[in-house]
Amino acid sequence: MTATLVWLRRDLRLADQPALHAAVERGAPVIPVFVHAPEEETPWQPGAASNWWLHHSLARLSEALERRGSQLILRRGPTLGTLRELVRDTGADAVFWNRLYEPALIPRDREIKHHLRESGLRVESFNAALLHEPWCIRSGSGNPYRVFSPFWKSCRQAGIDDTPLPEPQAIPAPSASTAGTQPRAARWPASEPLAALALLPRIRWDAGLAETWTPGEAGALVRLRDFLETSAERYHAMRDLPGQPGTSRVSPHLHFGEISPRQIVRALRDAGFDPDSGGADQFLSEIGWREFAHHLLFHFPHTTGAPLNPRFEAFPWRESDRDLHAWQQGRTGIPIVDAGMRELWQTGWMHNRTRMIVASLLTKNLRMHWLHGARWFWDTLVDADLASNTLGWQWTAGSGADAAPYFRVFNPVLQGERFDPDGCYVRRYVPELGRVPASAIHAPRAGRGRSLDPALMHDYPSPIVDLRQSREAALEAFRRLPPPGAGRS
DNA sequence: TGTTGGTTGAG
DNA sequence: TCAACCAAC
Repeated sequence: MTATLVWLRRDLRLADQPALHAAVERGAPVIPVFVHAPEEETPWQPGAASNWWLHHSLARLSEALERRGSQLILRRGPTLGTLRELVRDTGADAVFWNRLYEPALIPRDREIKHHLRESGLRVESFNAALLHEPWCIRSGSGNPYRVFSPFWKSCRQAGIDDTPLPEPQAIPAPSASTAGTQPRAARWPASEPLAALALLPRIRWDAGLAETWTPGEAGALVRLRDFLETSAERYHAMRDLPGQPGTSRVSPHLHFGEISPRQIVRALRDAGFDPDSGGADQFLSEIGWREFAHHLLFHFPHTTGAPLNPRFEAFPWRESDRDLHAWQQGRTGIPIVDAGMRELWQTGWMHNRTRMIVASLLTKNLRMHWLHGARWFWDTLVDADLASNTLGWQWTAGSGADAAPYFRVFNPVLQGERFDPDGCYVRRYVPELGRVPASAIHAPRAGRGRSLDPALMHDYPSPIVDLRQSREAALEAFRRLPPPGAGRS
């Protein structure tokens, strides 16, 4: 036994880290490595906001490892060749990692496992990201679930592990001189500087991200603790109000594995919340949606680009560069939509309520393909996650199989009035409307009540789409879908 | 985790 | 006139 490579991917933490934990337990020197190979995730290479986060998360992890006498080795791919090189350079005889579940990565990782084992290495993979891995949950008929509620019920009946692994007390390093039993053959390999991965944007648009987020394991724990102390109690009531800080905002930390769902469940219990009732139950079920997204992506991997519901294969989507651009820039003339799109652009994140509203406008009122939206979110969200993004967009487009009927069309004016009643969210991100009173802010040109002074919004565009007419057009297109079962191949 | 448009009944 | 409710999309 000479050394263990721990191949890090989206598990950038030290606590509750199964691969790292197993490597440390093994006793041999541990060599943590990150191999940057985005082209291996084609066609869903991480976007610009993801890369920004990754840069900072790697920096924090590297510091944390150094404080424990270890190092983070950075390399550029291709992954298999790089891992082999690292094995050769270090004298490692084992490679451990935590599993990912995406269509492009499952075959890649399987192949890597196969080749490394063929060359005589001990190779093990672990679950670090999910409460239940996708193949562990099956319906009574043996098929994967397609509806959330029974899926989540089944997960809860299967039991939820809330015992995180401890952070290793010490991480044995190749150069360590104290342990007497290990051969001294293992050595540190060379590392690329973080800057060589070129993850930061060349044009510095990332100031808003830096103001909003603290990537890294420590930032994740602060975020979770803050949520538990200030918002968890009233989560059920507050979670739908995009102007209020009522949600946890742990999604990017979860995506990069800076914190695990198991740690979150445990923290809820330790903070005195009964995970079976009240606000904690609602919050836990959002963790459940994340699990469900992974379940669906694993069992239906084609859904990253094609509808889960085959009736939608011939749906008459519109194409309009002008409309897409207006939507992306937050210039649709519909305040709650523009506020959401600008929140996304400025902070790399959007409240879930607004995500549904902007997605409904794009896919229903503008009747544009959900992939246009999915790709924009993919590039701009710091929490961009293939499983969650795919589920979310298919859900709003109506082509997913979950219980939301395709003919549901959000009315963004009503949604704004209901979930941003005082207009503070709109005013925060759409300063042109800063002086419009709450009673008119979600439909400033509708002329309801006394008419507004046009000077109050002269910089703000008129709506690019008539909500009533476009709703009717969308419903008409849905009516023309082939009947259930007709489109199956 | 929807919206609309209809009915009904209280005031 | 409006809230409450329901069915249909």
